[in-house]
Amino acid sequence: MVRKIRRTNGAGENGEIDYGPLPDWVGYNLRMAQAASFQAFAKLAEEIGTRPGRFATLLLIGRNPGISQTALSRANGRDKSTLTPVLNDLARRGLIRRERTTNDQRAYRLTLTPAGHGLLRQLMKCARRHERKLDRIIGSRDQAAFMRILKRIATQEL
Amino acid sequence: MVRKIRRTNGAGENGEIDYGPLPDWVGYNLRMAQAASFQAFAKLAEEIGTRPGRFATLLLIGRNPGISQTALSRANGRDKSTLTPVLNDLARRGLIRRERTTNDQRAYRLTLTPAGHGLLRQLMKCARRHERKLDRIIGSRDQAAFMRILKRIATQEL
DNA sequence: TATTGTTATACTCTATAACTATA
DNA sequence: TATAGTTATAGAGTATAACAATA
Repeated sequence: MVRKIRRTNGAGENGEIDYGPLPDWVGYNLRMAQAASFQAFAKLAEEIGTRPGRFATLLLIGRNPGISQTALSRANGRDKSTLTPVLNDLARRGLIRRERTTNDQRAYRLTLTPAGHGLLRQLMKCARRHERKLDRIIGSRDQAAFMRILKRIATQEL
Repeated sequence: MVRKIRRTNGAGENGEIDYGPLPDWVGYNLRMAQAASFQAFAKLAEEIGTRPGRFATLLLIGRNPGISQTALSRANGRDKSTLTPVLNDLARRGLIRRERTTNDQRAYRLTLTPAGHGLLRQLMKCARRHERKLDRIIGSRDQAAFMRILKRIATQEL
């Protein structure tokens, strides 16, 4: 029996890469889907001069006016030290206000300026546009079940 | 009518944070679910002295022995320059071999050493354990549909 | 000229620890 | 002592551009 001899030295020179079991794994596909969704939203955010990371910060301040930096950092699950440069940037760009609280001179009350509310409104529009795209891909029939599973994965003890 | 006056200066001091529409958005829950899944897998990988990022690299080399660095970087969607320090580390730890190809003296043939195969086997065990946990959360009834949606989101034009 | 891999460099996101000023 | 916020620093992970060796 004659066998074809490979003339090449390595695999994957023409795109015939073997991905093994990766495409069958939930974890892998979850990662790929999240990356695609995030990138698409980042592109929308970039069109209005922002980044996805700023969105959560502005939204949380907008929804919780007077929130402190420590509470805000807990709310989006990051260390308080990571917030300092972000808030400096947002304040420099006139999007948020930082006032000392009267009853605790160590803490700040964070609020949105009118410009901050404006940018947040634009970001909300982006988010809704993005959601509509996702909804179309998922399909209204499976939407609720899909969301429920995502929430379970996010909260369950893994 | 008497109203209770807030004695505090800001919101969110006792955990009553308003997350607004975030919990209703697919994009947000996708992000949270991915983060939880990734962290859980990272913890398993750490137990055997590795990181999730190394897994894809080892798997792709194991499945495609002789692959070049350029082909490998394309296969996991990163620039070739990001691969250099990773491969240096894997080679230093005796997990991969880099040999010059005979027909192109610029390129390397990447292969796993026995130790590399060993670590990959352990990582595969971690991955399967992780998948079982995810499968249990998702439920066998919805598994296929969930996966199909993830794949659509990952590949669709967003 | 084009390609393989390396280097230099930089930027984002994140964390820990030490610090200050208040409490 | 404890807490709110800042600073210094570090480490992943990523990218671009320029480069040497080879094609």
